[in-house]
Amino acid sequence: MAANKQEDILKAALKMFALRGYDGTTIPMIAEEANVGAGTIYRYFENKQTLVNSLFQNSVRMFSDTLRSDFPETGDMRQKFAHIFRRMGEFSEQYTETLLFIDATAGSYYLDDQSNENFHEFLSFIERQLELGKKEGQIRNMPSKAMISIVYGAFVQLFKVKRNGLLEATPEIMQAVEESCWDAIRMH
Amino acid sequence: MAANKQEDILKAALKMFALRGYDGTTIPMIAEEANVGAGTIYRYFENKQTLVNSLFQNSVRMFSDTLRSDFPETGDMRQKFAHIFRRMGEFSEQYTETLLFIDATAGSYYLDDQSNENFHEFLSFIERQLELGKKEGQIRNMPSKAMISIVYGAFVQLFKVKRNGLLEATPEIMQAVEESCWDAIRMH
Amino acid sequence: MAANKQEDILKAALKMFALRGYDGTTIPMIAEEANVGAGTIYRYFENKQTLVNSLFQNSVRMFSDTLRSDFPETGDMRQKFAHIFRRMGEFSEQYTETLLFIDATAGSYYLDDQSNENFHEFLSFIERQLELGKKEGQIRNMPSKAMISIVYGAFVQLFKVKRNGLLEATPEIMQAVEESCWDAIRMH
Amino acid sequence: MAANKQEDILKAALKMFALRGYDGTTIPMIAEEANVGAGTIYRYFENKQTLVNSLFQNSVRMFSDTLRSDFPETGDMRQKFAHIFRRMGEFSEQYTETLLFIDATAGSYYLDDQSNENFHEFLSFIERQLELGKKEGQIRNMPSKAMISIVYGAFVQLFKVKRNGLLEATPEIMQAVEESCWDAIRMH
DNA sequence: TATGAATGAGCCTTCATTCAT
DNA sequence: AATGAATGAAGGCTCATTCAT
Repeated sequence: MAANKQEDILKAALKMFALRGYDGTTIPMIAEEANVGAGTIYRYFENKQTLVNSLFQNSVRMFSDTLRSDFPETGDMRQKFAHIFRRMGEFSEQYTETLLFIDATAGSYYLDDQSNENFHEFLSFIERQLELGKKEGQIRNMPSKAMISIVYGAFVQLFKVKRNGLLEATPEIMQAVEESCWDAIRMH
Repeated sequence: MAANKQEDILKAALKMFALRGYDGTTIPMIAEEANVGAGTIYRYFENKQTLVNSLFQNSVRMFSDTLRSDFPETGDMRQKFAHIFRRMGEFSEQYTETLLFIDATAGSYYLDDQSNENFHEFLSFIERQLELGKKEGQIRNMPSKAMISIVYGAFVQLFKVKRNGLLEATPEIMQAVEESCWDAIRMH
Repeated sequence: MAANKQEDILKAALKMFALRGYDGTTIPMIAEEANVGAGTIYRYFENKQTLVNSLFQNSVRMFSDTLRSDFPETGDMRQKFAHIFRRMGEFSEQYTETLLFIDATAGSYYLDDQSNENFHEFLSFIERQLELGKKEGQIRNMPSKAMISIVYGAFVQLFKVKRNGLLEATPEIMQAVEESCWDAIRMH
Repeated sequence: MAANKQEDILKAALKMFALRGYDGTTIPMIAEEANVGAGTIYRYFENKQTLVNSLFQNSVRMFSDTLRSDFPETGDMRQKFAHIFRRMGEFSEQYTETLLFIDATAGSYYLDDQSNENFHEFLSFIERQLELGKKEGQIRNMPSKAMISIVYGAFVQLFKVKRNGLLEATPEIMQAVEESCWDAIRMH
């Protein structure tokens, strides 16, 4: 039951931040959700801003590690895309709040330099893959940032809709969306 | 210059909400941006929540009207898609903050029923078009909500990236993105 | 009734700081004593520390001005001493809390550089007079800091005792104390 | 080194209270200074207030005992004065923080009845000597409280200045101050 | 009508105190 | 006996909202 309080706090903060945003979430809300006293949060995090930044960096690391592990470096672009897309899907299925928290938080005024750097480092991993695919003629000649936007934006929106209970993310649908997204960027 | 204070307030609120979110924006911030006294805001809006809801409903109406006016009811799906996509592009180019405000705000805990209803009514207009397109076999057989997510999510993400100065939305790029999005939903 | 709220706040803060010290005084205590809302204090002072420092500088200025105005520059040491002592007495009679606040506050960790500087500037005025008196052979050859300590320390202590209701500072007593203090420093 | 933890705590508390006052000193500060856990303090003292009161009573007892031991009951006033003054000097030299703590603390709102009583009992010892001296015509006819204020106030102020590093309390200076203070109260 | 001074509820944070280890 | 993690009451401060001008 007791287990790790830092973990409990991070989990509660994630949930609340994903639900109500940083400024709409109070420390007492997090404390209550985590079943700890409000003061306890300050034994683990210097202040509210440190807490979001910790959480953001954790989240980005998890997401990044998920996409990068077992990455088929030697595969062709379609395989790489499949790897990334499916990993994103599995991750988002299991950690929907984490995905939405990352999305809602990236670029916010309360993130520190480290957080921004980590996030951009992650994006640039994706960007490098797309650049490779362009060179190999497998995907379109469009700015990588635009292509990322299309795939990432589409993907995240799907899970927002899912969170709101308007859509199930069944394997069939995920399969169809993967094809859609691939069609959106592959060379025709 | 003075003109309409209510207009000034809405414009200022839009800018600040888009920049810092609802809870991260204070009434004095809006008042300063609008060059009015803080008390003046309460002559036009009952309270902060009424203000966001007004703004949201205005924004959705503007967006919706833009997409619906001159809609080619009799055209084929590709034409309809082109209409919607280009209108979205023009609108977002001119009213980037409005687009991003709508996106950041939709689904938030502080929206009232009217706001939620208006937004869903708008979405269902798009959905109806997609359903038609599916029946006509021009676009894929995928849940409309998923398709909307793909196109809308991609589109909004593009403008988020643009706002952060990482990408220009040139006509060429918008043209390419339109094709990408169409490829993502059309029947192959 | 309304009059000047900043004045009310300073007066209340003075009273409470003199009574309970800086850290023992809460902003709500001051607000209540001043008959204003707690938030109002922050319209006039950036924070609690700014408030003490303002108050301290005001207080030192008042005290200093009182001793310096009409100072008998051309008189002999006894006359100068009488001037200073009586002015101190009148001031302390009228503004006992101000005197005790200055005494309790001088040297505290929460004073800023400006406050410390102002206070030392004031002390050095007294010191200069004593140095003159020593040169003229009218007062003892003892470090000025020691002589100031004797007179000032004795004086302040008297008013502490008075505040506690253990002693009246009648003209006769003040007269006697003046003689005592003069005897303590004059050349024998 | 370890020896007596209660002693360590009292010493640490004395130092911190003398430096930052009662309300400006936190229990963790004291614990750190005493090299004990914060909880340990509560094994020796019921709470913070009990701690100051213990410390105050200890301090007053030490001071009082110092002045009273070997007191020349049969000597004349000048001898008695010399005894008191020199004992005060030796005590303050060795236990400067104790002297300043007593001074800063006497009369504070957080002292309990016992503390106040002990302190007044101590003062009344001095007062009795002065009353005797007055009867014998060796010292002035001034309220004893005023005379105590003069000598005690002067004395304490000297050590405040010393603590701030602005003055050394050399034997010569102490000798001179003793004479000054005697001159301030003796019959002329 | 417009303002901004005033308010107090509520937020972030600290810290005296408790208690399981 | 000693610790320090945990707590929640309370402090400093902000800000949505009111209201006298």
